[in-house]
Parts: sequence; structure tokens; C-alpha cells
Amino acid sequence: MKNAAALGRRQPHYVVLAESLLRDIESGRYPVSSLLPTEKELARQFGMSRHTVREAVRRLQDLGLISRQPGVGTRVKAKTAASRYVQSSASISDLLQYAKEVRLHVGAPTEVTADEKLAARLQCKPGQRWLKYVGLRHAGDDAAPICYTEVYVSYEFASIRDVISRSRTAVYALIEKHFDVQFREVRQQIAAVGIPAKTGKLLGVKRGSPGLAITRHYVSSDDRVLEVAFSIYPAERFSYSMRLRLDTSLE
Amino acid sequence: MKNAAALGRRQPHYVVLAESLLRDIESGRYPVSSLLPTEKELARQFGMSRHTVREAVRRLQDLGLISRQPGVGTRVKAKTAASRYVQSSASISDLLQYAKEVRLHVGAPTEVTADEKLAARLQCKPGQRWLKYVGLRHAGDDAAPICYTEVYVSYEFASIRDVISRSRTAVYALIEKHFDVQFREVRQQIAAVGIPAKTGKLLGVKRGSPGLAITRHYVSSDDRVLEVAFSIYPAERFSYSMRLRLDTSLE
DNA sequence: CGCTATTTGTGCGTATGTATC
DNA sequence: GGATACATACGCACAAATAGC
Repeated sequence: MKNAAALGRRQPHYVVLAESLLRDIESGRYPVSSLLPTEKELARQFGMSRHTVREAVRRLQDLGLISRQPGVGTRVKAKTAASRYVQSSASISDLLQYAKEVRLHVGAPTEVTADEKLAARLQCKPGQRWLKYVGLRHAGDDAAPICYTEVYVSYEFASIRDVISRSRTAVYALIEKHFDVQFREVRQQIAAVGIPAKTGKLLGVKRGSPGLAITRHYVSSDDRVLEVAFSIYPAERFSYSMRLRLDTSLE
Repeated sequence: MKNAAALGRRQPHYVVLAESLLRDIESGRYPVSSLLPTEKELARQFGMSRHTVREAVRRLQDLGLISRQPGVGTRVKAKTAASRYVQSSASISDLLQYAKEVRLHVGAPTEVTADEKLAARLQCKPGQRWLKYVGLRHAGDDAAPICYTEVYVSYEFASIRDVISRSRTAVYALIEKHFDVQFREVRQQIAAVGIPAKTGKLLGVKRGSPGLAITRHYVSSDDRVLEVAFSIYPAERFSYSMRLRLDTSLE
């Protein structure tokens, strides 16, 4: 039996396979940190050449959903298909410059261990330990905070907990400075949300009012998520601007 | 028979070629907007198979330096990857083949002249004339639209109005193709909004529910805004994400 | 320790499809 | 229609990394 979608829309085989794998990862059939079937096995199951399988797997890799290792296999890194329908390029400078102009007030960190749900949000394994900072950002002398922020720092960096509380530097820069790690990429996700009651109280806005939720995953060279920052901005206090060098696709 | 360069640095052939092309692009041997040699020709020159050439060219594409078009060739888009962090390779848009899978239904365009308020939103002078398209985007066979879209096209391109209604290609690409203009950059703004009643009705969501508003200004080489796209996505149907990569190497 | 089996990485040859001119 | 150029897809082979014996 053929795949109806593929026939109807004449999709390339690798797209058919990639979407199938995507569904299976999202549905939990291939849980995070498990191995996908080998390329050879997938080729057999789907009646494709290994070449085509690799093209499909490459797509998932580009999405940051999997990582591959010779001699080991293809491991599921995250189950969330981060981006839907839009791609873009942007310079990170805008993204980082902003951090300098605002004051982040954080309290003392708490130590948390990721359960299933948190692990999914942080794209880590359940059981991993984190330092969690909660704080509010203010711009200039405004009384009203710009945003509510949660920062999760991998517990292996626990020794800089005091530095973080005092410093005005971005957390990721502190980590790079004090430890021998380099971040290879930042994954950023932007979504609209109805602001939860508890957060709304801190921000001084009503429950359910629209807000911008920005999640950033800081990924090290060895593909581990070492820091996650999660922020909620009330709609009227923030918008995210960027300049894009024009690229393929999209209007 | 191994390639000497590859052996010496233990680098794959496609890295050797990618670096060579990179140097030639940066040196101006292949100027921006010119065409690279065809895959076949590169394969001949470097004594590689077309597969290997494509692997090399893919790297440059991932860096945003070139764009490819069947029947035309591989065009140089930029001399350097400007930022330390660059756009990662494909995103899910490729996987889902956004342009083909997302259907944009637009009605007939209306002709509008910008008053003060609209001029501010479009970043143009009051009195400028525009073609305004209003439409909804659908994904796959879903009944519920993904987003509401307004596209404003500068009136000087009015002659492609029919093409836009029929085509599935991005509007900016149509403009570049049919006229002698090139877009230099896109300014994009993302904000959270409470969805207005009228828009909510079209999208099937309640008034005031959270949504993502994305505004794009398409700026030509001579700094004029020639197209503006304004979209509203219900919060639960969309999130915008991007990957910023530090590693600009070709390996 | 070396050996082997497994799995992904690299590379080649070939053929056909599709978009463009 | 024909020619050109990239896109998709099959096959094969060997290299490099890893895990287990």
C-alpha cells in the first residue's frame, strides 16, 4: 500500500520518510534519547535506497531533532518540531545586544531535577539536574517589568551561581568564560501565549492577556543543552525585530 | 586513487571543493549575482562525481552564500556570511515544502492609497499607492487556516496582479523575476497581539485570544519598501523558531 | 590488547524527473 | 520541442568510529 499523501502531491520519497519519522518521534514511538532504526533498516522498511534515507534523516538533523554518530546510530534529541512553516536567518547580535540594556533581577537559584514534562521543555533527559533562576527584567527606570524570565543552567556549572546573581553579563557568556565550553548554536523559539495567572501577577497584567514567549536553548559543541532561557513578555511591552538577509522561499 | 589534498589534511573532497569555491567567491572571481560553474563542470574540473560536488555546494547553501535553481544554475548571493552566527541549514519549511503545502487563498486585490496611519505601518510616505491582497493560509487539508495575511505590493508592480493570484511562488520572488529589482533585506517584526474580532472570525478563534503578528518589510537595493506582508497566527497553530549557529566551518 | 560486527561517513556511476530558457 | 541544469533516486564500495568479545 502506497502512501496517499506522497501520491497525491507527488512528494519526494525522502519527504515521505522524514514526515513519517517526524510523526513517530512526536508520538513517542521513538522516545527522546533512543535510537532510530539504522539507515539500512529504514531503507528496507520503506523500500528506498540508503541514499534516500540519508536525505530524509538529514532533514530531521537540520531541525535539531536527532544526532548521528558513526558506529552508534541516530539518536533522538528532542520530540518537538521546533519550527513550523517558517525559516529564517538572523544575526545573533540583535539577540544579544538587548541583554545589555536591561536589568535582570534574579533571586537565589533553586535546584531542580527534570521530570518528564520539564525534560521535554528543556530538551534534556529526565533526571538531569538544573539550577533554576527566576527573575524579572526591567528597562531603564521603568517600574513595570518588561518580562518574566526563567533560566535553567546545567548543574555542572553550579559553582558560578554567585557570579550569575551579581553579574549583568549574559549567563551564556559567563559559562563560556568560567568553563571550557563553547556554544555551537542557539535555538530560539517564539510563540504567542495567553499569560498564566501567576506570571501575570508578577508582570501586572491580566490572566490570559496576550504575551510573547521566547525560549532559547544554548547548545554546546558536543550537542548538549547546557542552558535554557524562557521568557514571557506582555504583548504591549515588547516586540521582536530583526533584519534578514533575503533568502529562499517564503513571501 | 585518493585525492592528494584530501589525504594531506584528511579532509573530505567536498570540503576541499567548498573551501575552494568559498575563496573564489570572497576573492570576487565569482561575483555576487553571477552563476557558478554547473555541477557537471565542477565535477569535471575537480575530478569528482556530481554527488560530491552537490555535497560541497550544499555547504555553501547552508551558509546562505548561494541559491540554486533548476534549469538556471547556482547563483552567488553574498560574498561572506556576515554574522558570526549564521542561519542554520534547512528548517522544517523545507521538510514540509512550505510553498507547495501551504495554500494561500487571496481574493482580488484592492487599490489603496496610504493615509497617515497606513503610511506609518508600511513605512512609506502618505499618498503612496498600493495593491492590497487579503487572504488565508491553509496547511495540507486542514479546514482551519493557519493564518490571516495582508500583502501590500507597491503599485508600480501592478501589472503582475494576475500572476500573484495564480502563482504559488512567494510574492517577492515574482517581483524580482518580472522586474529589474532586487531586495536587499527584509525587516521583520514579531509581536504578540490580541486577535481582533474581525480577524478572529476568519480564523475561527475568539476575539482577544493570543496570536502572533508578523510584519515583514521588503526593502530594495535603493532602500525603498516595495512590499509589506502582515500576518496573524493564532497562538496554538504556530510558533516561530530559528537556529543560530556559531560554527561556520564547512565540515 | 586486537579482532570483528555494526553503523554512519564519504565517494562513485548511472538513470530519470522537472524547471527553465 | 529541444537543450540545459538542478532534483530525485537507485546501486555499489570502502573508510572511520564505535561497541563488544
